[in-house]
Amino acid sequence: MARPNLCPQRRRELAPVLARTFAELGYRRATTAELAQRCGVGENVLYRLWLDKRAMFIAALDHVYQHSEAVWTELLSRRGGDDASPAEVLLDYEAAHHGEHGLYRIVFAGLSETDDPEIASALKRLYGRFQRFARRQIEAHREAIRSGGSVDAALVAWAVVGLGTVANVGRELGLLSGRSRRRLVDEVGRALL
Amino acid sequence: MARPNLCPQRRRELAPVLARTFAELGYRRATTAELAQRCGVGENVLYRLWLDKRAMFIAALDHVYQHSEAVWTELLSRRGGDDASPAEVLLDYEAAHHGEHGLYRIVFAGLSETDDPEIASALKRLYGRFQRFARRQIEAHREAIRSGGSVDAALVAWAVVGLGTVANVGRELGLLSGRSRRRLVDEVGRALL
DNA sequence: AGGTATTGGAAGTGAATACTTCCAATTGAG
DNA sequence: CTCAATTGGAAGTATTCACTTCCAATACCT
Repeated sequence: MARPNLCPQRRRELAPVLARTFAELGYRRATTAELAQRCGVGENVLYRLWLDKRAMFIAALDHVYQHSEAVWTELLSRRGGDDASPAEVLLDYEAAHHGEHGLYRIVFAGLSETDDPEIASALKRLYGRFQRFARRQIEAHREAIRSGGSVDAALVAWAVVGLGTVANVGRELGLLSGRSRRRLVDEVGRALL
Repeated sequence: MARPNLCPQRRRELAPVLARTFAELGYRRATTAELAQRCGVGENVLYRLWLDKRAMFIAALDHVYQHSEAVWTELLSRRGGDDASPAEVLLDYEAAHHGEHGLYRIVFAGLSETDDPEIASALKRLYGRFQRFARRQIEAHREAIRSGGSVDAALVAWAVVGLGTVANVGRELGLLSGRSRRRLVDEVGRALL
C-alpha cells in the first residue's frame, strides 16, 4: 500500500464550492464541467469523489444545512449578557442577514428535482431540520417568557420557515427591498412567537 | 386570403396543458417533445404558437395566476349569506384545497430559472399579484372588523404568501400531512389576520 | 530508493434536446 | 371550384452534457 485515501477530506473541501455553484446556477445549468472548473479540478476527479451529479447535489444540500446551523449555534454561544431570548437573537440576526450567502437558492433548485427520490429525501431532511431547530427555539422562548402562544409551536415553526422562504423569494425577484425584508422577518416573526 | 388565424385561441387552449406539464416535470425535464405530445400536436406546432420554450413557460406561469384568481373570485361571488369575511372564506378554502392542482410546482421550476430576466419578471408579476390580492383581502377584513392588526397589512400579505409556499413545500416533500397543512393555513393564517 | 496506489488533465462518447425543415393534407374565402 | 393560407407529421441538425477512458505525474510506505 502507498498513499492514504484523502477522499473524505477532499469531499469536505469541495462541498462548499459545489453548494455555491448549484445555488448560483440551479441544478441543470450547473454542468459537471462548470462544477469541476470552479472546484479547480477535472471532471474525473469529481466522479471519483461522488458517484454521479446527483450525489454532488445532495452533498451540497447537506452542506447548506450544516453551514446554517453552525452559524446559528456560533451566534448563540457568542451572545453576550443581553436579556433577549435565543429565539429573538436568531430572529434579529436573520432579519438583518437572512439569505445573504445566496445558499437558499439551492433549495429552489432542489424543489424542481423532487421527482428524484434521493433528492426529495435530502430536501426533506433539510426542511425537517430547519423546522425542528425553529421549533426548539420557539418552545424555549415560550418557556422563558412563561406564556405559551395560542398556536402549536410546531405549526409556528413551519410558519417561520415559510417566512424565511418568502423573504428569499422576495430577495431573489427584487420584490422586497432590504428594508421590507428586515421588517417582514422582524415584525411578523415576533408577532408569531 | 383564406382561413382565419386561430393562433390566439390555440394558445389559450394549450396553456393549461403546458402549465400542468411544467408543473409536473420542472422546466428542464419538460422537453419540447414531451410538451408537444401532451398537447397532442407536433413540436413545430408549438413553435408556431410561441417563439421558444421560454415563451411557453411564461405563458404557463401567467395561466397559473389567472386560474387561481378565477377560482377565488368565483368562490367569493358564490359565497352565501354567512357572516365570514372574504378573507376568512378564502382562508378556509385554501386550508382545505391549497395546492390541490399541483400547479404551484411551476413556481419552484421558475425559481431555478431566475437568471433568465424574462422568466424572473414573469415570476415577479405572479408573486406581486398574489401578494396584492392577499393584501386587499386583509385590508378589507380589517376594515370589516374595525380593528387593524398590529402589523402592516402588506407585510402580513407576504407572510400569508409564505404560509402558502411552505404548505406547498410540506405537501411536496411529504413533510406535512393533510391535516397539519390544514391546521397550518387555518390557525396561523387566522392568527396573522 | 522502489514500487504501488492515488491524482489530474485532456480528449472522447453516446444520448438527449431545443429548434428547423419539408411536404402533404386540410380548410375556407371569393 | 380554385387558390392561397394554415395546419400537422416526421425526419433532420447542431449542440450540449453526463460520464468515461487513458496516461503521465506525483506522493506515500516499506
